[in-house]
Amino acid sequence: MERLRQHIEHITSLTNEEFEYIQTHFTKKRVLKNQYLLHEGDDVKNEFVVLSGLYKVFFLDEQGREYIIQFAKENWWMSDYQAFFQEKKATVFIECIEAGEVLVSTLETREKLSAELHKMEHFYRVKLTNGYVALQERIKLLLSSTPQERYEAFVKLYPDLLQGLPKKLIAEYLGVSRETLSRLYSR
Amino acid sequence: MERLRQHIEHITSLTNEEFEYIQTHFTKKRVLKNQYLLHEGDDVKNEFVVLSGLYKVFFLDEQGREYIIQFAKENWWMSDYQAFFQEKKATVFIECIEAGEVLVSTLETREKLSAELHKMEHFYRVKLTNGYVALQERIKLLLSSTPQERYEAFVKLYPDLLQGLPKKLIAEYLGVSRETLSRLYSR
DNA sequence: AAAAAAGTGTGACCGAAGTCACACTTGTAA
DNA sequence: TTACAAGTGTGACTTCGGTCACACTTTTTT
Repeated sequence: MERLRQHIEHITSLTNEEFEYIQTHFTKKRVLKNQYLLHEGDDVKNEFVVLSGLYKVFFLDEQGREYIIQFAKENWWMSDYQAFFQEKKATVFIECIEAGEVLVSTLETREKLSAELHKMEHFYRVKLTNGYVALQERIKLLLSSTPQERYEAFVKLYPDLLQGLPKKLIAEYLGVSRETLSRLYSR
Repeated sequence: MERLRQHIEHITSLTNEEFEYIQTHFTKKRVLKNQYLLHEGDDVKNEFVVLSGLYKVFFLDEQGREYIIQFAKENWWMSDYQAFFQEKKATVFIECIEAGEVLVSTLETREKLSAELHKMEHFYRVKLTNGYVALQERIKLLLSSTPQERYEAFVKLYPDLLQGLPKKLIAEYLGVSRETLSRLYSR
């Protein structure tokens, strides 16, 4: 939980009392490799804050091809946000790649903490601002760049994700076939 | 200005005093066809709220090819948000497609109103939440769909943007060549 | 330790979409 | 009203990246 506090205080400082209160809205959960935190078709009751481990948020097209929306490591938040906010059924999966722990929260928590504590509304706004900018950057890349450039941008942005991560998953994140990706650095 | 009030009150209700105060932070500006509101390389001092007219936010790659990040019509907000929030130089252009009016605001305004009025921080958070979900949806489309599917999704999502909008611009938004797009509905 | 599964590189082939070129239409401005 | 620019459809050709197939390596499981 101390990690959550640091994470929030990176954006806005909290009193002990405030954090005590906030804390009660999150519960810790251990997650094993290959475990699913969310499955297509589920009601999306939760969002997760990664404490440790590595996770992928992905979806399948009609032919069963897999596309990765997001990798998540320490301090990243994840859910099927479309379904989470609009209270629809999940269209994506969240699966654990490397075992670790997450904090579990709900939409009610997000809205309640935001309403009760101006500081928390601020925290969520800043998080969303950063997320919005990151997504827009990804759109720019997807629109305009070659597989080569996408890979280079990925390496630059997430150098720490590279080791241990199968190239196949990187390819699925970049929207490129595994073979094409392989040929990028072998010639 | 009444339109701004309705727009904000769609998310959170305001007293007259509150809106009076908020209002002083926005200035109205008339925009002519083909006029640029933002140019690559500019300092990004402003964000804009569309009152009327139609605008495109786009960027150019090294070869001068154009890619559209977003169209904006009534009640849409636009800026080079990456540069706006991080106070960098613009990497995108904003150009008017159909003359109209916009409200002009600044980063200081956004932060100040958010800090002073919990309601406004809430308003911005909800706007960002919706924007985040929309961008994620676009990423899913760009990753997994054919030109055909992209076009169909666009028509479904923005039927009102279709009339009067040159197909070339739609192609640039979808990340498809003008010719390919043309062939989609002519056979 | 053996066997099964997952990860990776690489060749051959194919096809969807990009590029280039041009004709025709529509809209805008002189 | 004429002329110029912008928008649009379509053919011919090319190419980049996807798909399929297979060998080899590394990791995991039993």
